[in-house]
Amino acid sequence: MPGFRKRFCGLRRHWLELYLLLLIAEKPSYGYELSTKLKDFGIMISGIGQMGNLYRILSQLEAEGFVKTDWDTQESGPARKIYIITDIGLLFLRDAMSSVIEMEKTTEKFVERYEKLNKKD
Amino acid sequence: MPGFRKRFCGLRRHWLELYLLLLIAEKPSYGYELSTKLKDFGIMISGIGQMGNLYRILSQLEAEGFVKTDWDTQESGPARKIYIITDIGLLFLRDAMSSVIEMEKTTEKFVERYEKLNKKD
DNA sequence: GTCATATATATGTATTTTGTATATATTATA
DNA sequence: TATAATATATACAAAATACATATATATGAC
Repeated sequence: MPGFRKRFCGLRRHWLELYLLLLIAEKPSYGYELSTKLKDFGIMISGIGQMGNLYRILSQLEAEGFVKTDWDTQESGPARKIYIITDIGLLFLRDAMSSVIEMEKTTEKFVERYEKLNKKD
Repeated sequence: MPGFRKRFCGLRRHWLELYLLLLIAEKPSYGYELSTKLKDFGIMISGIGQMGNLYRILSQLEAEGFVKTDWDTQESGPARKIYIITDIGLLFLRDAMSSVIEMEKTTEKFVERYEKLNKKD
């Protein structure tokens, strides 16, 4: 499996992409809803302009072929741009899992060592 | 406790800062050595220019008063710029721990949900 | 009816961070 | 006397982020 992109040491925007891809893989969804679903992970999209950045990331995921889109005009309210995962998107997500698991370990170690440091004092 | 800076949703550079501060808090150290100690956390500083970026982050930590420095010319080889944690640095680190713990939970949830997703298929 | 709010998507831009490249100097060892 | 390992540092283009704003549809309060 090639590297797709030169990313993933791994962080921020790169994480957000993964969370979005996972949510979309679970069930097709749209920007506004995704921003609320991110709360499940403890990620808050609030603050000025945050939504704008989210939409931009979604657009780029589409441009890269990780998701495709479909307008939903059935529901009441403004039209929704529904994002649907692609095979490439699923592949990318699977490929990225090793980074996520590494991050998990890294973070655990960090907490452990910080606690050990404080015990000494 | 105020926010120190407008960062920390939390990622990349911001993480690296914390790992560096923890390592320095454990024991004063210098750039080159820190780059090797980061491996304990699974973080590799290799590739072109990576060291340069590391030094830049260390300089900024110093500019912000989180660490202070001292040149070590005792050892053989090129002089070493020893970084020592400050009280503000320790405070910043403590303040940041909540973000780290959040990230830990977030990552755990991500792995769980990815595995659940794959069971369905 | 119109005002505020929630829902929904999107673009512009200055600042910050990153990736990549490079410069420089000291010591050990082959 | 090369070469590699040790050690720090700056320059710059590209990418990402924070912050600001524009636009439109529907619902509920008044």
